[in-house]
Amino acid sequence: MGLRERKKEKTRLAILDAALDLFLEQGYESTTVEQIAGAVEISPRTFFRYFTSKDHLVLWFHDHGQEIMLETLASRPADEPAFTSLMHAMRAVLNDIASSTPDETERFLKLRRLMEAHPRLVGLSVARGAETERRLVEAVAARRGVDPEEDQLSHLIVAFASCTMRVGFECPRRDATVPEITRRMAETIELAERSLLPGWDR
Amino acid sequence: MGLRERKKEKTRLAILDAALDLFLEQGYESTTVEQIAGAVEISPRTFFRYFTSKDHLVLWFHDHGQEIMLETLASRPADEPAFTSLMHAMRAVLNDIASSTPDETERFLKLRRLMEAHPRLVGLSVARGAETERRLVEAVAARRGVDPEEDQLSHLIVAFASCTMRVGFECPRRDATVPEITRRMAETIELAERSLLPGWDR
DNA sequence: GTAATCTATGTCAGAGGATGACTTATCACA
DNA sequence: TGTGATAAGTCATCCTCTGACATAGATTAC
Repeated sequence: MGLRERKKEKTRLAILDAALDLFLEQGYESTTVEQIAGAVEISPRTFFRYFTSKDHLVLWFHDHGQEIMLETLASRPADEPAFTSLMHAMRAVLNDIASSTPDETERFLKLRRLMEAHPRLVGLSVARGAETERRLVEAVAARRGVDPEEDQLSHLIVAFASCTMRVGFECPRRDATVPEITRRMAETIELAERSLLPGWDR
Repeated sequence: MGLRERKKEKTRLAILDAALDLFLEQGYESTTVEQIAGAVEISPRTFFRYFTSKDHLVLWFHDHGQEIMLETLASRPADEPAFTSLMHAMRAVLNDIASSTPDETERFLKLRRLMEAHPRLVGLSVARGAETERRLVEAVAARRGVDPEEDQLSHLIVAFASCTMRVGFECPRRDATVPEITRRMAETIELAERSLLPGWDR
């Protein structure tokens, strides 16, 4: 990685951190891109070269998680039931969080606090989830050897999996720690698996 | 309903119809509020008094469906398993569509075509769904006599139900008719019920 | 029927998000 | 060290959305 690349990554994170702090301090809506840009001493135009929109600041985690899920899914044995594979993919996302640096963890927790304070942002993330689902459906349908357009079960498997993930992330405690969130998530996965008929996702 | 009210409702629908047609003709993004307002001969400012945002045009159906779901849920026997009640609520939405006037049906089908062409709008609707879910969770938790903050199962029941609905609405045929959509939906409901353990939602 | 009131609409000004076109600065590599 | 690539800044502009204020039209009361 050249100097240029490293510098870009540093700027990216600087923008993200400045934005998260400003959002938590004075609210999402009332923070302008101009302020964020000012805080990291770049022009507003440059901000939009790092993040496609103000909303995009909130979606970096989702994008990151999606990548891990797709990778994990591809690495699971093809004959494993699809829902099981998806639950593994989900756990991989958790493991990634658990094994990240303190800086990354802090960002993650700040993002969670932000979303708790601003339900609209949860919606944003969920909306992005719909996009992710389409890709997951394709992967699942391919594994199951069916046409993703026609096979409803593939859609249902992915939909159930992704909403299990969503429910797991909703932690009642205001300032939940990473281990607490992980535990909650594990509970939700277990609950989902106990609710579904064995072999339903074959 | 006074003259004033009726006139307002007429304007509302005129805006909606003009917007849907423009969107389908020339795309969502490339249609401006100014154009829509021009088409129904009102000022852009007035547009925003009828719809809180351009996006809001696309959410009227969701809001309508949500209302029906909440009403139906309230009218179901309290001892019925929650998921079953939610499936009934969903069917009530379908019945409403099936029994609506030709104008309303046309609007619904146009909206579907629009969403097919613009995945972002699907995300929008899904995001609104997250908001709806919160209300449904409260209703379900109340019926089950548990704390909505603590009880994960209530969350999971609602999440599974609402994504069953979403999968059901996704119809592969480009220009599906209402009966086709209804049939598809019924199939999805059946599939979901067959996948879940009897009594999981008690 | 007219006055008083309420409310829907229009006009205007402006903030904030986002993008394109163009220029300037900075880095990378020969 | 010079040259090409690319990151960043500047400027202009579009579009969404909001607040403040004025006006026209409907509703109600007398």
